[in-house]
Amino acid sequence: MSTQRPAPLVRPARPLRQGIPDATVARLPVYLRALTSLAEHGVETVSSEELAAAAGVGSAKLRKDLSHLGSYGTRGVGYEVDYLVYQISRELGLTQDWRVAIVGVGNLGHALANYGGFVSRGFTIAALLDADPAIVGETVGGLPVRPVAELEAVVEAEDIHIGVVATPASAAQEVCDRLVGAGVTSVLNFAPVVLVVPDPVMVRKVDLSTELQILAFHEQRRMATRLALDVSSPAVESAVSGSGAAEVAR
Amino acid sequence: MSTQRPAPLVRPARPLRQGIPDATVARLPVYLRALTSLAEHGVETVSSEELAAAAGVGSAKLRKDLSHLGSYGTRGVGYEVDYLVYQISRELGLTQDWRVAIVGVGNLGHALANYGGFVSRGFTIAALLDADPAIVGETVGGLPVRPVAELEAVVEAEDIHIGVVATPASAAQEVCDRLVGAGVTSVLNFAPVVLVVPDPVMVRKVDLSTELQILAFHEQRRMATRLALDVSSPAVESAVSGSGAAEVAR
DNA sequence: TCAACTTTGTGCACACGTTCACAAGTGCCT
DNA sequence: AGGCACTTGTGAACGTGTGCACAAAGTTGA
Repeated sequence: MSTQRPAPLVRPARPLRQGIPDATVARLPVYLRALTSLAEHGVETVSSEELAAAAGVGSAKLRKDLSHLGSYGTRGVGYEVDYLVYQISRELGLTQDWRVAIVGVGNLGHALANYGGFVSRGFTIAALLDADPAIVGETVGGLPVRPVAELEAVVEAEDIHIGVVATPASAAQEVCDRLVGAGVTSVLNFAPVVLVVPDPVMVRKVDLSTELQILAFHEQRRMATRLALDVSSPAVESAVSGSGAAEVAR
Repeated sequence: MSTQRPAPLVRPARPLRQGIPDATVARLPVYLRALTSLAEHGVETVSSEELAAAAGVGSAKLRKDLSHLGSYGTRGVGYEVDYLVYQISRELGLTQDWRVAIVGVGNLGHALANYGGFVSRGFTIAALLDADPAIVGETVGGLPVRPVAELEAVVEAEDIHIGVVATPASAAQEVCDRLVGAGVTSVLNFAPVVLVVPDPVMVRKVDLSTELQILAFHEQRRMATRLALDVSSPAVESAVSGSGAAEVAR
């Protein structure tokens, strides 16, 4: 009861996060791709309205995002495409080359290794690793598959910055632990598990199953709505089995 | 200053968005997976603390998320695993089967088609389509690859709900347009382009390149910070920019 | 030079999402 | 029965993200 008042925080001591908002960072690659495409078509200058349309966002949001990088536009004109490409690339750290290791060369790892051109400039696939002796030694996408036992040595020798986990779910956490142990601080996870990592390490997840489930949710809602409308016209019949019944059941 | 008070909105006429917040929907698949895993290990009951840890989120967030579905927990005890699995599955629409068509059976489409088991219950890959005559006719993952010319007929005949675009970027928009034209309202896009679709259609994107770039951004910032600290050790130099140092110091 | 027009960059208000803290239940033990 | 330990569900504060609307700044044309 008489717990001490938690102090209204007169001075939040907020050091003013000087960085770029996460939501903005997540959109920069989209802008970059749209800009690259424009550049290939010979476009030299683009307005926020046009670029926003190409990127599928609102123009105000685009301008605010870009304003976090600096004032790289010209009022009354727009943005110079090449210059903006450079600035975003620099901000994302694409002016240096990041060396990537793919662990797990099954169906998915195979596809990733061969995707070469799709991984745009800035990334080099430097090593492939797998636990299956039947695959080790093969050449995939121009690289030899090495045994996962050599993981630590490979990370060291090849100066790996980013690890891609494309193993079965059962092996993912162990592989991740070893990557982190070897000094990797960025991991891209394709395995359907939640990887646990120490604090400074960053993990991002790509997951087909999750995406499909989110689509299913919205698809279901759309169907339920349509059904409800259809049903509401003719007979009574409380046939609304979907979410409608759920509400009641609760 | 004499600007009229913008009216405190006594009655915001807020229709009370009856749905589940998007952020919550995006996490439900994660909870579902964690729960399934627990169930397989024979766990019957789980507290919000434990489940949150398994899903990699805070326990308060988890409880708030679950509270949007209803009151399915028991105070003092926790959640019954099986029951919660069922409730989340139902909410996500996984109690019915969604029929998926994959367009583009290159490296990636190949991998997706063979992923069979990984696409958990609720989804059936019902058709494969490709434009390359060299691939059409082959059997991949137990399904024949059909010519993309038959797309509309296949969507109709196989009752496709969800389209997966795994084509090269150049073909993606056209394929997407045709899927939508054939009545598909949910699209999962693996091609590195922003797909433009009419309003009721939902598109989600899975993009390795974007994810790598986001990782690179954070990796770069980490390196820059570390470098700044290295430099700052000899001289006094108040280079330590507040929050940056805090991150590291932690 | 000046006015009309275009487009950026941003202040502001609002909506959304996250976290804290605790009242309201539930089960267990005496 | 009653007290104790535990856990959910949620009100409220806080922080982040979005969109409007407009001043500032630039260009074009006369």
